[in-house]
Amino acid sequence: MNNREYKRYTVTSALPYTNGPLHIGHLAGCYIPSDIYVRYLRSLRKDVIYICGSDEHGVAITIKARKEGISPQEVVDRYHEIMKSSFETFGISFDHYSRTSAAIHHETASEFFKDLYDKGEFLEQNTEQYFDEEAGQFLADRYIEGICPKCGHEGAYGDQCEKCGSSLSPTELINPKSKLSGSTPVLKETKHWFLDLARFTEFLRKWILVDHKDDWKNNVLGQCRSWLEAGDGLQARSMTRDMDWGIPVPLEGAEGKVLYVWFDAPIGYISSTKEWAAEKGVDWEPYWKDEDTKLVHFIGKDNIVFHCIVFPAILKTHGGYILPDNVPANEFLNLEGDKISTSRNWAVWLHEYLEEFPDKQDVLRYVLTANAPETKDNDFTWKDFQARNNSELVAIYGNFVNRAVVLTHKYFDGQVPQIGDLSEYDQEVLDTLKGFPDKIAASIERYRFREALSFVMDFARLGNKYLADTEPWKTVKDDRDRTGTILNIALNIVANVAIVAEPFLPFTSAKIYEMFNVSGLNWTKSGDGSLLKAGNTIRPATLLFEKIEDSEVEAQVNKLLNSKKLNELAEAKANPMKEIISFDDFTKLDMRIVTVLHAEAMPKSKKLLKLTVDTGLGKKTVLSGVAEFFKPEDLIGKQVTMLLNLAPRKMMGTDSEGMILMAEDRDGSLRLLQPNSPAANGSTIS
RNA sequence: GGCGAGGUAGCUCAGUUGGUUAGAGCGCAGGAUUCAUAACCCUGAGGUGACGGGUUCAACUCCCGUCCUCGCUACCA
Repeated sequence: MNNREYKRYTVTSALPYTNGPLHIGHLAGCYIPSDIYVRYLRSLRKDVIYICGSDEHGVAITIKARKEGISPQEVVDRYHEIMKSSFETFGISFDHYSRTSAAIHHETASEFFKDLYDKGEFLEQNTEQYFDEEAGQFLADRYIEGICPKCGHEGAYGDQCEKCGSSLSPTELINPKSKLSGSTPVLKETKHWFLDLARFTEFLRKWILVDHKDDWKNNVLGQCRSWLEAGDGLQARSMTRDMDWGIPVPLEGAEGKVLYVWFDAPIGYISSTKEWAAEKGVDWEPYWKDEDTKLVHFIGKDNIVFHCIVFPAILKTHGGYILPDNVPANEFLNLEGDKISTSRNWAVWLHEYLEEFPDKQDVLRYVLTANAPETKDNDFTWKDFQARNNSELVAIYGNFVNRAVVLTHKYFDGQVPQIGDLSEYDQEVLDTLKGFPDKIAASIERYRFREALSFVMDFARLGNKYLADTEPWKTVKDDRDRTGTILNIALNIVANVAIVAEPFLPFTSAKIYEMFNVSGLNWTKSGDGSLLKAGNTIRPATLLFEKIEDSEVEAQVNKLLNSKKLNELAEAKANPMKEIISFDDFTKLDMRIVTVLHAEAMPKSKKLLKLTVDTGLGKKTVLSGVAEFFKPEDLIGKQVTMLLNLAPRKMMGTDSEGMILMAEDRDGSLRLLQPNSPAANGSTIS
């Protein structure tokens, strides 16, 4: 499957979610690798389209909108613009960047849904659910409260009564109330459509685990295997949601329902292609339906299941569509040792980088590729950024190009000198030159961009070594022709390096072509030691890369440390006060001092400890989620505070008969609340 | 706890089906050189391959167990 010749390529990059700007994690995860791949294919003169767009649906957008008091549309409009323009400035060369709120996408996604529906591929599950007419939405079970039909307890939830521990369904509750508005919800029938993924298990298993076991990445195969070979198999997934933001379910009686964001998002690749084709006046279908097309999805590891399981199942069911040939997913990038986080502002934001490091797109592209999280999570540090710039881009690549150009101007007035008789060594170097493009291409085609880039640098090293070994600055004293031959070869090495480096460092290659006064160089011409003709005039050398000073990266690190401080300040604010309660409410709480008699870890649980306490009224069993902070022996014999009259709750098969009170610090760590001197068990707290 | 991915030189990472002295870049040390952004070029020092067992003539590579990191997932009344 790998060695096939394809007529055309459809390359997609994960649709970025429009709830924040882009950061280096996004770039390293899928945008830079896909851009490299596409630029390489274009340079080979392949028919390739590179498709992306903003993912604008889903609950997170509506939550963000509510928080900021604006409409979901305003949220997505804002980030769509920021993302689109920073992609452009950064040189991510999409052929088309659309958005899932576009009309064509609504149409396409609806058509897919209809098609699957008409084929009877969905499992329809029809249930009566409570609907809050004031809030205008269906209520999840836990948003409904009422009287337990079994024990008469008043505060039972829609899924469970905490008093008697029995499992309930919301319709069993007596006198139900919505926790959203307090109004009485009405029963309404709601229907959802499920994709029965289990039916695809065999097909997916063969397609992924057998047919692609040698060409898909380990992390991707592993993830798929865990889904396909899980004990309980693939579960049916609902492809619809009760919500008002998204693509309306295109069926009668489905008002107030939208398509599940993961149903519509991957279809966005197709609608974006359609939009592109319409603008270009070409046919979109071959790019998605022709067996001669190679489809590749670049994503981050969090998207594996949707691109390898759900979307292929949808495409397969619809029929007529090709499936991805590969889904190269990268792992995650960390920043200065910490997880990148949009909400904590722990990120290098692309739009800020572009302003603070103008004209240095290639430096970031280089660093993020050289240190790409291809096989495991990696760490981005500003120190590494500086080191790679200074000792690799400047010292190796930039310096080599500069030497060749400066020497040509010094000795030959900026004209490409004539090539004369070749020494054995010249021939050897030209042979090596010839081999580089294929070697680099092989790595790119296996999605090993980090390796490919290191070969590019080796190529530049070859140039430096060639100059060091042939010493044109010495030969010029008595053998001008020899010097000319050397420089001709050196300049041709530069031209070839520029070609193979272009997918990775496009801005730099453009500068070199400009310096050389050439155009039309591409991968199909690479490996040729005579790209530059004698007599051509080249322009004076300009620096391709500049040193980055300590002060610049220190400033960036300080900026990060600052946002860390701001975060801590924000977190330092204590939580706001809850609503006022009556004294009566307070007296309902029966809090006591108790002694922990016994403690043990709950089997199969990371967080729960099972405690036996002496309450003064007898022994009780309490499950407490403190295992991450306390060992059983830390608690045995200690006096602690306990909420005694909390309704029992079953967890992991065991009843918990109360709650141990803890103080939770800002970092989430827990503290015991203890009497300052021993007190009798069962002492009340008020 | 379950599942997945990792744990290889000071740092960042390669090592394709088990086979001679485990590699690269950076950093470091020494040398050479001066065309070049004090850069390049050469040489060198750095590894109990997380740990413990096992299979094998032979294991970083296969098997079992333990520990650690990351992701998904269940449990935090």
